[in-house]
Formats: sequence, C-alpha cells, structure tokens
Amino acid sequence: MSIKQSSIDRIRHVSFFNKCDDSVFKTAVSGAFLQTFPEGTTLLIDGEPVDFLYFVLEGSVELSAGWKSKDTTLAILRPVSTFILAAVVMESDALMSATTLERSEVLMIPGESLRRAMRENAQFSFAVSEELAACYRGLVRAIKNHKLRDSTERLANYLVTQTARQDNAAQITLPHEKRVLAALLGMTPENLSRAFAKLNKQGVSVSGNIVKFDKMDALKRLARPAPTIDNHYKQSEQLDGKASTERQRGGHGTETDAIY
Amino acid sequence: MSIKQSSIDRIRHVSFFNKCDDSVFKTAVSGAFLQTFPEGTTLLIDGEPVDFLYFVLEGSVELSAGWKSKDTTLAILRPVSTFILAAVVMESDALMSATTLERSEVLMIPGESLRRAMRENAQFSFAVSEELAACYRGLVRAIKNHKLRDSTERLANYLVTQTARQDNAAQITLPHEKRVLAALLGMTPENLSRAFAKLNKQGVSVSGNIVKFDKMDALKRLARPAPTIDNHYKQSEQLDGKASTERQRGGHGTETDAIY
DNA sequence: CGTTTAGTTGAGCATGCTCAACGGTCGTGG
DNA sequence: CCACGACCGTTGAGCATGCTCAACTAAACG
Repeated sequence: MSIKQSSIDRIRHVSFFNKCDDSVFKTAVSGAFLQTFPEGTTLLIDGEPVDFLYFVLEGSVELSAGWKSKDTTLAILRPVSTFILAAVVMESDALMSATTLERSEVLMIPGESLRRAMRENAQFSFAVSEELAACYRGLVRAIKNHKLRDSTERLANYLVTQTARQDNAAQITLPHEKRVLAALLGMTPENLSRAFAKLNKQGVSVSGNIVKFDKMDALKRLARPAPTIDNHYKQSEQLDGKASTERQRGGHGTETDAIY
Repeated sequence: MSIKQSSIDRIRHVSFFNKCDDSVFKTAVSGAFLQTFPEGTTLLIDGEPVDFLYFVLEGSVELSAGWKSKDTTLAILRPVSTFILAAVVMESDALMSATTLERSEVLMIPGESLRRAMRENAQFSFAVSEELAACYRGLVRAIKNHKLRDSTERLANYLVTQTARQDNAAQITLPHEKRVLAALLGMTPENLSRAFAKLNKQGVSVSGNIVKFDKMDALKRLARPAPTIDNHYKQSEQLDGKASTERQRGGHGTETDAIY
C-alpha cells in the first residue's frame, strides 16, 4: 500500500466512508496516494479534467473561480475535507480551481476507484448521494447567505457560527488572515474592516485575530441566524453523537469552513 | 395505479430514470400521484419537512427563499424538471419554497419510494448521484455567474444561451414575463429595462417578448460566454444523441431554466 | 371607456469597490 | 541593536453598480 495507515484512518471515518464495509472501502481507495504541497500550489484548474478525488488532511485549500480578470473565492477547506466530488462522479471538468493556502497534506484517490465502488455497492452509492445532497444544500445556503444579507450581516453571522464552533465562548480566534476571511465572506479587506467597525455597537471588539463579544444578544439580534441559511443549529447534538450528516457542513465537502 | 400512464411515460425517460430497469422504476414511483395546481399555489415552504420528490410536467414553478423580509428567486422550473431531490435523499427540511407561476401539473413521488429504490439498486443509486452532482455543478455555475458578472453581462449571457436553445435564430421569444426574468437574473425589473437599453449598442432590440439580434458577434464579445459558467456549449452534441447528462441543466433539476 | 397591470424612465440613495495614504508588525541585514 | 523593507490591516475620498420610489406610458380587459 502506497499510503500511510494513519492517512487511511483519517478518511475512514469521514462522511461517506464511515458506514461502508471494509471491502468497499478498499476498492474505493485503491491506488490512492498521499502528497504534501507547499503554500500557493495549484492543485486543480477551472476547466481542466479531474482524475482524482481530493482530501485535505493537513493545511488548507482555497477553491476559487475566475472570469474576465475577476476572481472569486468559493470556499476554504480545512482538515478533514473532500473536494471536487461532483466532477469525479460525473467524470467531467473542474468548475473551480484549487490552491493551497499553506503547506498542506493532500490525499488523492483515483476517480475510477470511487466510481467502481459506487457501481458495486448500493449502500456506498447511497452514502455518496447523501454527501452530494449535503454539498448541494451547503451551496444553497451559501447563495442565500450571499443574496439575502449585506456584508455586515454576513460577518455577524459568521461570527455567531464561529462562537458556536468554538465552545460558545465570549471570545474566539479567527482561523484565517483577515484578507482570506474577507474573500470568504465575499467582500474586500477594506470592507471587512468597516464591517467590524460597525459591529462595535453590538459589543464586538477585535485585536489581531482575537474577537471578543460584549453583547452577544445584541450581535445575535443583528445577525438573526436562520436554520435554513446557517448550519450551526444542531450544535448540541454534536455531543451525544447524533449529529446529522448535514451539521456544520459547507457546500463543497465535509468540514468546509464557512462559504463566501 | 393512481396516475395516468402518460405521466409515467414522461418521467420514465428523464434524467436518473432513463437508464434504470423497469422493476427499479416501479419501486421508485410506487405511491406516486399526479396533481394540478392553480397559479400561485405554494407547494413547499422553506424549512418544512419534505415528503415527496416533485416533477413539473406542465406549467412552471418558482423556487425562492427569504430572510428578514427580503426574498430571492433561485430558479424557475419548466417541464420536465425535478426539484427538491437533495432534501428527499437526506430526509430533511426544504431550503427553499416552491410556488406555481401558472396553472401547473405536478407529479409527486413519495420520498421513501425513491430512497428504497436507491438502496436496492446500485446502478440507480449511481444515477441519482450523477443527477445530484449535475445539480451541484449547476449551482456552482450560478454562483459564478452571479458573483463574476454584472447585471448587463448576466442578461447578455442569458440571451446568448437562449439563442442557442432556440435554434440559433437571429430572434428569440422570451419564455417569461420580464419581471420574472429580472428575478431570475438577480435584478429588479427597472434594471432589466436599463440592461436591455445598454445592449442596444450590441444590436439587441426588444419589443414585447420578442428579442432581435443585429450584431450577434458584438453581443457575444460583450457576453464572453465561458464553458465553466454557461452550459450551452455541447449544443451540437444534442443532435447525435451523445449529449452529456450535464447539458442544459440548471442547478436544481433537469431542464431548469437559467439560474439567476 | 375606465381600470388594471407590465414595462419604462428618471432622480436620489445605499452598498460596496478602487485607489491612495498611513500605521504597525515582523524579519532581515547592516 | 537599530534600520529598512515587506506585508497586513485600517482609514478616507471618490466612484460604480444596483436599489427604491415615483411618475408616466402602453397594452389588456372588464
């Protein structure tokens, strides 16, 4: 086997693999290999054929797309996430580019292995359908977030989501540089600054990548998080192990960090 | 059987059903029924549980979502299209509302029937995965269309896509009221008017729902349609029957009319 | 004929972007 | 140890895109 057992273990319990038989799993990952890339490596280009399903095991990967000299960030993936599943299932070209934001460990499994496992096993195929459905719904949420909220509201909701993920503390650490966060939220770095400034009234104070919350209720009143847009609702279920497959999922793969 | 054979026939050759066995198909559609709704009927509400997979057989259906008194149109479906597949696969709540735009014939099949067919047959399950992957990719295209293009560019590309669908003629008929088209393209009716006016320079002239093209090359130069955003490229393949599953597909189901 | 509705046009405004200047931090090299 | 440069982040000014509101036209329908 060309990949470390530890890597296998890490994806074994992720999303669509976690309930399949060992034999199906073995088929699906046959020919997989692990690779480490430096920061700024382009793994995938918009419009090019896709031969592998990717898993981010360490580091982070940005998914983006461009047109006519404009560029937009679609998502940022952190461990453990998959990406480009849809293109692999359809055997077609990528619709977005993927670039490492830092030194990253990536597991690549041949598309044909995955498809073979799907064709051979209905349970597994169903699980992949569920994963794709969850990704689809993540995208729908992202579109709604983007079209129905202005930049300040998106930031406010991002912060509320992050507090939910970070133990509901009165203080969180931003997981990205602010420029990256701005891209994620669909705004310029300048406007992110201004959005943070506006949230002062709601008791939000920033220094470096630490954000403190003085008036969480006021922030939530502005953010007005909604179950049909945001995905941090069943947080309490995380503890008892009954979390739905959909929980905390982005639009592109498991454990995706907030979209836009 | 509670539904007319003609309705069955119409979905038998659509997307994920067209290559499955009769027995699988029979399982999938067991308990299905056909219903006709007047204009303005709400079929599905944002946040409510979903029990059926829907097919639009006649008329048209708008998918929309709202938050804090804002509303946005996500897609408009025309025959023959499916919708809400992702929620059915995951047995979860709808993320968008569905409303008839006119008197419409809708076929509803119980979610459990579909899921049972998927669990029993890997081929079928794979086909559903392909459908979901295609829907996902339609949404990615929609997001890119929306974030990378301004309103005039979106209209220009919409028009180019429509000409491709309408025989590449120098004149097309708009399939919707302009207010509906505006919602579809993510702008106000006022701005749609202005966008049409701007396209005068590119030889576009409108009267009623007839749009004529004087300088198709100029329009295309402005629109700059791209294979990774627009989906009218493999048009030629339609004729020889080798059209990819993905062709002319929107983000929410088969035969969806342009998203955004 | 009025009445209604779709569409257009104009004026003013809001959100968000660009460009430019400036401050603060960190790492490097003198 | 300090000086310098590179880079991130912030702030301000001006501009562009798109929205709202209102008036007006034209076609459809009673």
